[in-house]
Amino acid sequence: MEALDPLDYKILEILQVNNMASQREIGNTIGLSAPAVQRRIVRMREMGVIKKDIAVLDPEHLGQLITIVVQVEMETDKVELVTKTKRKFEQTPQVQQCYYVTGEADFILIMVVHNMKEYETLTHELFFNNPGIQRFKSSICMDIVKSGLSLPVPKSDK
Amino acid sequence: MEALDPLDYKILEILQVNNMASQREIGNTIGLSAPAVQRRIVRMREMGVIKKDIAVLDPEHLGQLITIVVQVEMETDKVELVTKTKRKFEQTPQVQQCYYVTGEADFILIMVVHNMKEYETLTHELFFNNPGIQRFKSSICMDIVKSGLSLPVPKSDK
DNA sequence: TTTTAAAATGAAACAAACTTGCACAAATCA
DNA sequence: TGATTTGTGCAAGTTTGTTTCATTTTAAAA
Repeated sequence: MEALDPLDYKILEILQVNNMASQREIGNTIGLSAPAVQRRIVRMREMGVIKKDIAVLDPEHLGQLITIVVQVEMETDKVELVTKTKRKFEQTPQVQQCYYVTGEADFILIMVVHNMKEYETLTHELFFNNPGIQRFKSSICMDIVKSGLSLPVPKSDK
Repeated sequence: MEALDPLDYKILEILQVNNMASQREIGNTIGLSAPAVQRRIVRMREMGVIKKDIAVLDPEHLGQLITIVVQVEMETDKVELVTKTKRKFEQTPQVQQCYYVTGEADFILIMVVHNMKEYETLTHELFFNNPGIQRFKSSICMDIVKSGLSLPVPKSDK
């Protein structure tokens, strides 16, 4: 399947900020007809460039949610244990994001819970019950300064 | 303005995963007509419960992107300096997310760059040039195990 | 350079989704 | 009980998304 061209990148830049923009609207912006825009979007969805389309909710409106950043250290000796741990994190709804990283910690987790009791229960389920995990450090989030999943799209300046 | 009811929560649960679901489709799922669904969605947008609607892109398809988790320590003495720093982080496109947290580090940043040269330049701009910042630790991401912005929506089981 | 085939485009027709107006039903409150 | 507010479904109207098809562009081959 083909690569992306500058027009595709322009479309991605728009959709990444607002995927409710109409095809005609996008077309006018980048100088293309609505059907042309639509075909490119369909193709990028099939390719997997566009993974999903979601509504972003405001935590403030969903009760008192607590965001916690967790640094997890584990014995990275056993590959299988790491894989299994990844899967466990993936499947846990309260784990919003999970990064496998270099450095002191092996995992960085962004977790969202309703209260500390829920978090305590989760730490048992995720960390204490996992023999591979040596240590974890929790940082309570006081302010979500910036939130998003925007990626830098290659320059589309011809 | 009114609070949210179980039907609203059900709508949010759906849109949070796929905001391209049609009103009719949502209506069938939760037992409501399309217009009813539409009015609820409009209201939740106005309320700010739904902050934005975005397409999520796959980093794999956008060149070799590098994700870095950064822990930043700063003198939190001066409130004004913290505020200014927050604003700086917000405005930097490569900063995908920024959390102001308790614990050793004061900020946790999720950054995405095209290469290490770009990152190095950014560290100067963001950290070395900021007199309030004492230390920062970078962890290179080897695997994005889980990515998303989903929030736990209050149980809608009557 | 010319020729040819593949790919992408725009206009128009079409289908589907969203939006609005309106009458009705349920819940709230006096 | 009666009045008001709120929310609903239906139907009509409007805007979007989708498909078709002839044409243009692109790129490769001759």
